[in-house]
Amino acid sequence: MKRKPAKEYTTEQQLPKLGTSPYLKLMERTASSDTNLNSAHLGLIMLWLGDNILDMVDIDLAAFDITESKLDLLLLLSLHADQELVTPSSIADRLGIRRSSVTALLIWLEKKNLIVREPYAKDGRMTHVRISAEGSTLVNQILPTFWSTCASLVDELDKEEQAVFQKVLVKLNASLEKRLGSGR
Amino acid sequence: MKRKPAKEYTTEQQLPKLGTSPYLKLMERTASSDTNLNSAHLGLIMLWLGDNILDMVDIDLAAFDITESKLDLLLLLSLHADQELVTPSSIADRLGIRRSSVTALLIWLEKKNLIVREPYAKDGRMTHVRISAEGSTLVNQILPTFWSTCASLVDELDKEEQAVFQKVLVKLNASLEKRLGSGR
DNA sequence: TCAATGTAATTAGATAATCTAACTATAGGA
DNA sequence: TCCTATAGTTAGATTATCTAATTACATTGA
Repeated sequence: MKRKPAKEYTTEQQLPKLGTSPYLKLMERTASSDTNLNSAHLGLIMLWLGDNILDMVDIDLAAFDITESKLDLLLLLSLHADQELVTPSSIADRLGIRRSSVTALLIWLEKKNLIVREPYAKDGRMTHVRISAEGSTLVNQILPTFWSTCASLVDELDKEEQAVFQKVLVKLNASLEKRLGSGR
Repeated sequence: MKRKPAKEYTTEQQLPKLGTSPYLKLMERTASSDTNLNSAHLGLIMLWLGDNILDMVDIDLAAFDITESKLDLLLLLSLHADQELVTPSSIADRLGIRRSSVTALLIWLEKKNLIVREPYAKDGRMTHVRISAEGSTLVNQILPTFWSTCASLVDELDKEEQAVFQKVLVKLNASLEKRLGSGR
């Protein structure tokens, strides 16, 4: 869960909003000489934007009493519902987190009856994880809002901007996934 | 801290990588009719990209034993070092988190001698917070790497792409900050 | 002037998402 | 059959949040 600090008595005394420029000045002073300042500026804004997008989505999902990580996992299960075997290990591998972290997520989701864990007959060490009917229902309730929030992020771009933007985003994301060794 | 799961015995059995298309199919099936699918697609990739960027930066900062939130706060203090009064309240206000959360960050930073808390003479309820010499030193050690990581995020774009991208990013970020009521 | 109320900061206690290390149970090979 | 690898969980920790309660100081108005 995150943000939405509501009230808590508004402070009189406030810090002035500095905007971007002091960050850029600081950058000029402190960046190594082989760093391209324009690129760094761009990267910085992307970082900020990423933060804001995450916040946005979190706020949105909070209404459904679920977090992005958990929705992520439910979607993963949803898209692999046809697989004979989906284990906590393979989930961990895919999400780039530890098995124990997956266990924690699964416990939470199971408690809410959103997933089911079944022993795997062919190998007694393994567990098959699948999304439950209730889980699917929840996902189907969430998704329309989720997509519309996604769309709203880029609403104000015109067709042409969107086209260029899309090309660039896909490129950047692919290269980052490669660097991080992650990916869907 | 985050990622870098290192080893933990590579799993034999893996989930197939599905790529983007099943997400798009799911979107087509589940988006409300007034959601623009192209926009939603774009937004979704931005969300993923934002996640990846965060991870990237986290990994980077881990080497300095600090997190993004804490660096953020140190930078804020750095840029307001000339202010007579910087209180936990005003910091909370600016970062969009609760005062108690700021207290927690400050305790950690103070323990490491990166900041100093001084009672404010003109109003006994308030505390002035400033970055310490040690804090400044750390920031100066971190920033070159930080900027270079930022730059590396968009390295593979050519000049023209960067130009368009920059315009779009600034626009989107501004509108999101407005919607969220945040901002630097 | 002093009691009531407002504000600043902290503390207490909770939740979420992660980690490492240790443990249990099963599988499979020498 | 015993040893070791693997799957999953548990135990215990950290980070970043939150809300509610507490403490201490400030202000104000009868």
